[in-house]
Amino acid sequence: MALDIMFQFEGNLNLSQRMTHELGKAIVRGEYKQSGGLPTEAELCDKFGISRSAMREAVKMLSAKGLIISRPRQGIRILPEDNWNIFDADVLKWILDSNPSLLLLKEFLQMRMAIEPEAAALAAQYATTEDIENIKKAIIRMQAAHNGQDDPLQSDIAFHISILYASSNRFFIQFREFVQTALNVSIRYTNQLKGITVGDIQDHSRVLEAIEQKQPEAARAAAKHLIEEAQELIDTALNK
Amino acid sequence: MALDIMFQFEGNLNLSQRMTHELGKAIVRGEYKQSGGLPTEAELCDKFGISRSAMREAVKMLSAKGLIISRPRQGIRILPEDNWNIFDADVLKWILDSNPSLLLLKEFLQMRMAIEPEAAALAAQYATTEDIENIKKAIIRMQAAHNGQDDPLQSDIAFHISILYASSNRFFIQFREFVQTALNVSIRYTNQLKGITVGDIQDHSRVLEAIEQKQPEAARAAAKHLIEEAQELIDTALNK
DNA sequence: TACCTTCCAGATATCAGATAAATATGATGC
DNA sequence: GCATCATATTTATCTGATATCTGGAAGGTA
Repeated sequence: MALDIMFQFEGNLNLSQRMTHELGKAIVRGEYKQSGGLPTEAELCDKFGISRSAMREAVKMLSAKGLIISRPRQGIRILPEDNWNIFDADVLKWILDSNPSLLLLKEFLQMRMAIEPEAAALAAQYATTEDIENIKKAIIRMQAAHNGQDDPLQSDIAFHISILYASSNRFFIQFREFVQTALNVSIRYTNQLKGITVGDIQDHSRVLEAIEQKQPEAARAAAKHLIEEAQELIDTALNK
Repeated sequence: MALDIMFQFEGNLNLSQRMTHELGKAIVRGEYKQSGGLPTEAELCDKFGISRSAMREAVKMLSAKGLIISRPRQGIRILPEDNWNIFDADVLKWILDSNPSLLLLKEFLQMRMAIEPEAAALAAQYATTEDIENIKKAIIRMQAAHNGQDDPLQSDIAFHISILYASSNRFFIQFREFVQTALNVSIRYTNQLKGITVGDIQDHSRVLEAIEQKQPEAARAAAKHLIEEAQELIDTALNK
C-alpha cells in the first residue's frame, strides 16, 4: 500500500505519529491553504488508508501544537500561523523543511541575539561549578574538532547549549533545541562545513572566562560577539 | 458522576481536552512523581470513568506537549521537565497554577529582559506604519486607564504585545502569550492592581518615540527601563 | 559463568462500527 | 426583518476485537 512507501523513511514512529508529521508538514507547506481547507476526518482516513482512531490521534496532536482546530460540523480548520507553537521542535522542523530561506535564518539570529547574550550574563551570576565544568568540556571538544578529532558543528552546538544551562533559568534552557536547530540551519546555508579556527576557540573561551570570573557584562559582550560574526556572514549572503 | 463535578469549571472543552488539562495539571503538580509513575491507560480510564478513545486522545495531546511518552509494555511515562514545552500556553498555565513562586516570577522577568528590549530595537528598524499605529493605540488605552476609562492591566499588556508585533519577527511575536501570562502573574504578586501613573505613560511613550524615530538603541534602553522597574519590585518583595 | 536466542505476558496501537452530541444552514412563522 | 426551529453533516464518544511491540523470563550453548 501507498503508506508503506510514503512513510518508509520516517523511522520508528507509530502510525498516528507518522500521520502527525505527514499532515503537519503538508499544512506548513501550505498545501491545504488554497484548496479550501482540510478535508473532513473521514476523507482523510480514506485518503491515507488508516482508521479513524489513528487519524483522530494525529489531529489531536496537531491541535495540541496549535496548528489546527477540529469541531463538529465545521471539520478540521487550519489556524492562523500566529497560533502555531513555533518553539515546538516538530513545528520548527516542518517550517524549516518547507520554506528554507535566508529571511528565516535572519529571524533565527535575531532571536539568538536576544537569548544567548542574556543567558551568558545570567550564567556569570548563577552558574554552578558543574555548569562551568560543562562549558569547559565543550571548549575542549572544540579544540578536539580543530584537530580533527571531533565534529566541528556538534562541538559548537554543545558550547552554546552549555551556556543556556548555566543560566539556571528554565526558560532559557528550553531554547536548547531552538539554538541547535538554528546552528544546523546556519551550516546548511554557509554550506561548507567550516572547520573551527583558533580564533573561534579564543572567542568562545572569552565567554567562559567572563562567566568564571562572574562578570555579566563581559559575558554578554563576548556572547554577542559570537552571534554578530554569524550575522555578518548572513548579511553578506543576503546582499550577494 | 464524579466527572461532572470535577470538570464543572472547565468551560466548553470536550472530554479529551478536559482530560488533557486534568492530567496535565496533575503531572505538573508532581502527583505521579512519587507513586511510581502514571497508571496504565486502562487504569486511567477506570479512574476517570471515560472510554479508551478519549483517554488516548488526551495522552496524545500531552505527548505532543512533551510531558509524557506512551509505549507498549512500558505504559505511560512522565518525561523529565527539561522536555516539557514550557512555551506552550497550556503547560505554562499548569506550571503557574501548581507552583506559583517568586522564583518563577523572577525567571519570567529575566526572559522578558532578553526579549522585549531586543524586540523594541528591531521594531525601531522594521516597524510598519500600522505597527506604530497599534502601539499608539495602546498608549491611548493606558491614558484612558489612567482616567478610569479602561483596564490598567489590559492596556499595559496591549502595549507590550504591540511592541512584539512591531519587531516583524515571528519568533518574537510568538512571545505574546508568554508576556501576557508574565504580566498577569506580576499583578497576582504585587497584588494590588496598581493604577497607571503619569510616569508610567511617559516611560512607555519613550519606547514609542524611539521606534518612530528609528533609534534602535534608544528603544532598547527605554524598553529595558520598563522591565527594570518590575524587577526592582520583585527584588524588594524577595528580600521582605 | 556468560552470552545468545526464543518465547511469553502485559501493555499500547490499530481497526471497525454504532451511537451521541454539537452546530452551520436553511426553513418556518410572526 | 428577525427570531425560532428543524435538519443534515461532522466530529465526539463508546465498545470490543485484534495486531503489534517489548521487557524480562526461560532455556540452550560455548
